[in-house]
Amino acid sequence: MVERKPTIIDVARVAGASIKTVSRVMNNERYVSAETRERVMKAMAELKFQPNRSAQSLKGDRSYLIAHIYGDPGGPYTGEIQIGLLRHCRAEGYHLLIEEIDYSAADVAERVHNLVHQLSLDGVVLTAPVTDNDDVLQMLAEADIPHVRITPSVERADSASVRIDERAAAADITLHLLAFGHRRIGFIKGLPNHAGTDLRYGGYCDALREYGLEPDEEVVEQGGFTYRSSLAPARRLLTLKNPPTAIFASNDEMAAGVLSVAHDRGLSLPTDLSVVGFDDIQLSEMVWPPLTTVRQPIQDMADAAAELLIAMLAHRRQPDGPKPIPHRVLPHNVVIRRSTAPPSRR
Amino acid sequence: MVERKPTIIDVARVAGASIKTVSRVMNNERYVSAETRERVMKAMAELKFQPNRSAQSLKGDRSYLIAHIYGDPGGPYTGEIQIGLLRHCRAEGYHLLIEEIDYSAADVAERVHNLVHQLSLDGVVLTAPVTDNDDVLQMLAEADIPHVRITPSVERADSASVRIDERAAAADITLHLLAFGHRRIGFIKGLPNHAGTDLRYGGYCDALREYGLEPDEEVVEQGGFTYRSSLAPARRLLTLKNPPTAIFASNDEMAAGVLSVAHDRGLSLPTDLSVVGFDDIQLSEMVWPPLTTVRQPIQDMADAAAELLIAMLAHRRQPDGPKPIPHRVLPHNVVIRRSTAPPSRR
DNA sequence: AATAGATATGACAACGTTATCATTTTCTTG
DNA sequence: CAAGAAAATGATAACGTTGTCATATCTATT
Repeated sequence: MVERKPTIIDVARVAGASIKTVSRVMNNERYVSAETRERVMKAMAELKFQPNRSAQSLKGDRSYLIAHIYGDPGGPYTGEIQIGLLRHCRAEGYHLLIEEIDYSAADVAERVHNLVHQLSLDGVVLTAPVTDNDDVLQMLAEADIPHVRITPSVERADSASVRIDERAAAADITLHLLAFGHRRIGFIKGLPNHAGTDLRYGGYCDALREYGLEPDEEVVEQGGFTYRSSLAPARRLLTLKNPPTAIFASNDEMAAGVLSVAHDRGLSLPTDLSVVGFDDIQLSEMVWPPLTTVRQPIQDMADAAAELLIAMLAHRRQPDGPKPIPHRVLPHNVVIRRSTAPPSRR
Repeated sequence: MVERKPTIIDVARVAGASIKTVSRVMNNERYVSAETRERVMKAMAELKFQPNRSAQSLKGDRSYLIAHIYGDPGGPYTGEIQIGLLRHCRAEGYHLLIEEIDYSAADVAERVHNLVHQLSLDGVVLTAPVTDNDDVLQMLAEADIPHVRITPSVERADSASVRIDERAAAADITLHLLAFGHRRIGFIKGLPNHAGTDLRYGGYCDALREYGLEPDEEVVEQGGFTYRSSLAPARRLLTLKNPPTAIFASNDEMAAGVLSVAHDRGLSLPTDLSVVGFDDIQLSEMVWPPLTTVRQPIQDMADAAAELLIAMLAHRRQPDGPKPIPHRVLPHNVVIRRSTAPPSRR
C-alpha cells in the first residue's frame, strides 16, 4: 500500500509542538529552545519527513530549483557542465532543471522570465550563447533574478560569472607550438558572435607577435565549432602550396575534424602535422593521436558556478554574511598529448 | 520595474467570470459555454497569463515535471537521451529535471520515492543501470508512479519501456564482419550486470553459430564500457599468437579505445584490423577511421519514452481514451563507415 | 520587586490553484 | 407547459508550507 507521506502537521503532533515551531526548526531559525529543537528533529527523523517543495515555493520563498539554460544541446561541453552543476546542487539539496532555449527568438528574455516565474526557480545558470544576450541580461538584472554566467565574453557588474582567461590560454598553447619550432601555424576560427571566438583568435595573434610574427590571413580559416564545420577549412589549409606545419582549431571537435582530414590524406601524425584544440572534452583523448589541447576545467567551472549561485541565494536570505565574490577566473592549463611534435624538415 | 505576474484572479476579473470558470477553461473541462471560453481565452492572452506550477502541483494534480534518473553521468549516451527527452517535453509543456542517483546505495528505491514525492514529479524516465534495479521497480509499481524505462534488460508487465532489439542488432553487425570474410572476431564485453552486456554478447554468438562457428573464449575479453577499460583487453587481443582480424567492442567508446591501441601498434586501419562498435554516438564519426557501428536511435528512443510517458499521464487523467501501448521496440540499423574491410591475406 | 527586553511558542492568514458542492440557467421531452 | 435533466457558473474549502502578529515565559537591569 502507498502510505501517505508525512506532513509538517504530523511532525508537530508527534513532537508535541506547533506547526510553526516545526517550521522554525526546519529553517534553522532562532528562538527555538535546544530541548524543543531536539524533540522536533527526532520526530522528523522518525517519520522520515521531507518538506513538500511545491508548498514551499508557493509561499514565494524558494523552490530549491535551479535551471541550466543553454542554446546548443548536445555539445559535449553541455554534458560536462551538467555534471559539475549536479555535483554541487545535489550536495546542497537543490535540483537541476535543464532548459533549451531558442536564442535566436525575438522574445528570449520574456521566455526566460516566464520560465523562472512559472516554476518559481531560485536561480539560473547560463552558458553560451545565451550568456551574451543583452535582452536576457537586462531582464535578469531588472527582475532581480539570481544568475551566474559561465564563460561570458564580457563581464558585467550586474551579473556574476565564472570563466578562464581564454585569451591567455590560447596564447599559451600557441606558444607551445612556437617553442617546438613551428612558424607557419594555421588557425580555424569558431562561430562569429560566439563568446570564445575572438578571444581565442586574439590569444593566437598575441603569441605570434611575441615571436615577432604577424598572423597570415592565408592560414586563417572560418569554422563553426562543429566537427563537420572544420573539414573543408582543414582541406583548404592542407592543399596550400605552402601548407602550415601545425593547425590550431578553436575547439576540440574541430581539431578532431582536422585529424580526420589529415589521416584521409595519408599524413603521418604528428610528424607531418601538429594539431591542437581547445577545451579538453572527453573526446580529446579518444581520438588518434590524442589531442594536445587547453584544459578548460569545465566541470570545475560548473561546480564553481553552482556554488556561487547557491551562495548568492543564501546571502539574499541572510544578508548578514559576507557577500560572495561575483566573478571567478579559474586556472587553465595546456595538456600535452601526442598530437604535437616539432615540424619535420623538408 | 518588475510587474507582478498575473494570477488566475486577475484573469477572472478581466474576463468577468469566476475563478473556477477560468480554471475550467485552462484545463479544457466541460461545461463552459463557447462564449465564456472565448472571453477567458482573450483575457489570458491579453495578460500573458501563465499558471503557477507550484500551486498546481500543491493541489496534487500535476507538476509538469519529469525527471531523468540515471546512474552514470557524463556518458555521451546520457546527453543524447536528454536531447530527445527535452525535445518532446518542451513541445508538451513539461520540464525536465535531471537526477543522478547512486545506484549502489542500499536505499535507492527510497531515495527515488522521496524525490518523486518532494517535487511532486509527474513521472520519471530511467536509463541503465537503474532500469533493472528490482527494489526501484517494485517501489514504482507499488507507489503507482508513472515511469518509462529506456533499454531495460528484461521487460516487465508493470513497467513501460522503449528499446531496440539489441541481440538482433549485435548479430547483424557481426554478420557484416562475417560477410566480409572475417572468421576470427574478437569481442570486448561490457560491464557484468549492465543491461546490454549479455544481449550484445548473445547476438555475437548467434551470428557466429549461423556461420557454423563456436565462440572462442580466447578472443573474448571483459571491458567496462569506458574508453580506458578497453585498452588492456585490446592489447591482449592484438598480441595473441593468432590475433583476430576484427574486433567487436560492446560500445563505441571501447571501440575508440581499440582504434587507439591499433594506431599505437602501427597497424594500418582498416586493412590490418576491422573494428566495430555499438550505439553510434557522436564520437563514432569523429575518430579515425570513422566507426562502423550499430545505430541505436538514442534520441528517438528518448523522444518515444517522453511521448509514451506523457501519453500515460494523459490517460491517467482521462481514462476514456485508448490506453497507450507500454512497450516499444524501435528499429536499429548497421551504419557502415570506414573502420571495416575484408581481412588482408597473410 | 518592578520593568524592559530578549527568548520561546502558537493561532491564523496567505500563497495560487483545483475539487466539491450548491445554485442558476437552459434544454428536453412527455 | 410542467418538470426533470443537463449545462453553466460560482462560493468556498482545501493542498502544505511560511510570514505576521500576539502572547507567554525567562533574564537582566533598575
